[in-house]
Amino acid sequence: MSCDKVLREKGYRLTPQRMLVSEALHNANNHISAEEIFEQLHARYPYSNISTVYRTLELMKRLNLVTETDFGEGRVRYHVAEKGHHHHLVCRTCGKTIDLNEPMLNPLKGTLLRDYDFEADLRHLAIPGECGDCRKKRGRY
Amino acid sequence: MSCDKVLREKGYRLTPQRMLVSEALHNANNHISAEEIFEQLHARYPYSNISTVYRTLELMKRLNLVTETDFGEGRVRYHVAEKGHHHHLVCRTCGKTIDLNEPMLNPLKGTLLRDYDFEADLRHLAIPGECGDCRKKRGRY
DNA sequence: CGACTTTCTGCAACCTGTTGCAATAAGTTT
DNA sequence: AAACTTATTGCAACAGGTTGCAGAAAGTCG
Repeated sequence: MSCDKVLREKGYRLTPQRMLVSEALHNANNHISAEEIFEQLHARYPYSNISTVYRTLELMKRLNLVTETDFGEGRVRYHVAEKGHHHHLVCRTCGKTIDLNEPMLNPLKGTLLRDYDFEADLRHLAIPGECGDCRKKRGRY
Repeated sequence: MSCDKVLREKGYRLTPQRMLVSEALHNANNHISAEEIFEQLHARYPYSNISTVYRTLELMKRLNLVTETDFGEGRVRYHVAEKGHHHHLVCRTCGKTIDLNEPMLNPLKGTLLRDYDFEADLRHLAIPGECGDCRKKRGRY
């Protein structure tokens, strides 16, 4: 659990709440929502509050420990950064997601850095669009 | 104002509320927020409600009449699709945005369509990351 | 035009996420 | 270990956006 170590090294306090948020993130094998993290935290720490979860997640995002992905389902999902980067193609019509392996976006990343001096955070992107199946059955929508 | 025409053609009703939303979008020379659209609507139609604005915007998004962009400022901004497509590089640290011209993402779009049969909606993307200036003064964060 | 059907709106309630503030707990110093 | 400083938390209030529902308005047909 290197998240905890990074927090300490950077001078942040390793509170029980933060440890439990970090634990929930690491134990989840897929992308986890703030609500789900809070359920786990609250089970062991009844007086905790969901705003702590959000604040911890924001901190961990800043430190590049977790990535945040919007699958367009009305809530955002989190994932431990070191567990590997991948991207998602999210179909606007049927909601299906297609996984995309990491190096796919490397050319773009390189161009942005060279031409714009901008280090794009493309570690965990959700690209909206429409899948092949839905493109065929387009009607009114 | 071809938005109105498209709505009618697709069988949607062209209500005064929708016309005013469309008008506000067209008159704005930059990206406009739902709240700003509502202010204009409400000024002429006092009994209107902001949920109508959101519903109209969602409809227009589905019909590819407007694009929605998240600049990371806690609220999303809208833009008439036909007014041209461009992208934004948004610095996570200082909030500065750099405009990116359209064809920049064409190679990516092509690859996704060929290899994944996915038609990516890259008409108005906000790419998070960090600009050159901020990368230099990195400290604790 | 009047009755009918269907879409659309306003309202209120709700959901996810954020923020200000006072109280608490971590880490530090002596 | 006690006192001290500062980060962090819980709470309550807030903000942007969404949704269910009943009533209102559009468009349609005789």
